[in-house]
Amino acid sequence: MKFIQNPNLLETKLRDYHFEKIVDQEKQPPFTLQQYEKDEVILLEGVELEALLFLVEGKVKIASSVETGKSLLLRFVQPLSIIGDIELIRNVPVQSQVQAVNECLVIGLHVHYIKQHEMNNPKFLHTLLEHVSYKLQTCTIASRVNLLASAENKFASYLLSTASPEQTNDFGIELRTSSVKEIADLLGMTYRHLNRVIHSLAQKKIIERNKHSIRILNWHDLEKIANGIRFK
Amino acid sequence: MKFIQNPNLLETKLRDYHFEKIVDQEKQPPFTLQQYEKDEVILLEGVELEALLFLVEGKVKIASSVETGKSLLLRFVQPLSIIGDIELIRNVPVQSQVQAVNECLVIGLHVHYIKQHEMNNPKFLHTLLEHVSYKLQTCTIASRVNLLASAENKFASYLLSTASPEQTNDFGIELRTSSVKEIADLLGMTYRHLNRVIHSLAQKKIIERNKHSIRILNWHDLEKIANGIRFK
DNA sequence: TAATGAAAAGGACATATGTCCTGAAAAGGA
DNA sequence: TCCTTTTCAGGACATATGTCCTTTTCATTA
Repeated sequence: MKFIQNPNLLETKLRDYHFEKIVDQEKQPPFTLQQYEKDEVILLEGVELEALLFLVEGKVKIASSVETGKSLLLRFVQPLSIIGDIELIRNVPVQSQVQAVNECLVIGLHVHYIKQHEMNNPKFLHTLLEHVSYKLQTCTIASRVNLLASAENKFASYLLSTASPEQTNDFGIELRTSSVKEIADLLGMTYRHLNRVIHSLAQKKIIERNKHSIRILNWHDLEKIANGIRFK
Repeated sequence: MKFIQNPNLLETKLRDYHFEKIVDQEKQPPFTLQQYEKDEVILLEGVELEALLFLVEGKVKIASSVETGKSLLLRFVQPLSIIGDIELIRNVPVQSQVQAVNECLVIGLHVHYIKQHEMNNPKFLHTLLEHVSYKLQTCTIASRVNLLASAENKFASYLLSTASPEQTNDFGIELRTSSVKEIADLLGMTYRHLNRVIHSLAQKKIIERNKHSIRILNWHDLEKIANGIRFK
């Protein structure tokens, strides 16, 4: 992680994401601007949260692990996302592993400052509530899906959630191989098994697998297989 | 559902659960007191939320269903719990099915009133935040557990979470049969399979199965099987 | 007490998914 | 270009879990 001393960039981001609707700018909160490189770990499970983080550029994955050593992708988040909200509110150690998917820009604000100056600011509290409850809604849906849906269901649903119809007619979805592994993790299954599922869908002529992409051939059947399940 | 006209009871509950720390009592909010009987549905998935509900007596289960018709117990909640928080904040239809496990008392407060009088009250917002983020934390843990743990893991963990050591040494955990079915649902597996798991643990002398109860014989091994997983 | 029926448990088989390993394909280096 | 190394896809088998149905248990009533 690198702290970036660039007041202009900071100002731009604060303006772009309407921070005036989140915190009390009059008080000149001690924001920091941080840069993380691809794959860098932003927060480690179990540590104490120092600053609330606002993701303003890049993509971050949130994962969670159990004692067995296995770990599970919970979700991807993109700007504007708040990282550390639960920890701030409930005073608990960091709950999930947070890692940059690509280069990321993050605005940090110290927990200490927040507790002193923002915890009675309705605008700030509203923002937190929106974000936390959105996450809860997402998590509830994911939980239900994870438990009740088959691998095929989930993958079909993932494809539908990822692709938009226009793209698909022409080139299919871009899937580097590494991302097949990643999808397997995200959906909580092994790479081997996802491969099986892809193979089976390809045989049914519902998708077509090329070296680096998957093309949806039969949108309609895919929706039937997804069975109404949609990741948000 | 029955509305209960009993100002004294309402007052008592408001006092017991410190509502003065939640809403602005000065304004005399139009609370209603509602009673639900065992198994009565409190909220149906998909309807619009009319009032935010505070559970003050009884036990409620939150379930969620997918289009296949299958449904899944997400969690049980007990007083003081808030029902409808996501829906209030995000203006979405009811996300889960909410059903009384036994006779319940609930204090309702109309969404309309809240939006007019409480959404800028930091105390109220804090309360919501606490509850929502607690749920998110729980949901995250459950999600991880559900996806990564085996049936045996989960059941061991469930036993440990349910029983306290003292009870167990003497009588074991009370499990009416109906509750074995219920646990199976809660853990997202079939009754048949849970039975298999119980049988296997019994054979290993880790638990003992009697007509209406299960006794933990080997606390230590059970913890090894639970593998660090704990439901909150 | 015996007959009857409901509820619970368990057997047999089917399916879904995981693990391990091998052969094929691709990528990189001499 | 050819060889080596890595990466990826897929086969074979193992295990976990679900489905369906039969057997067992237990309570109820004639």
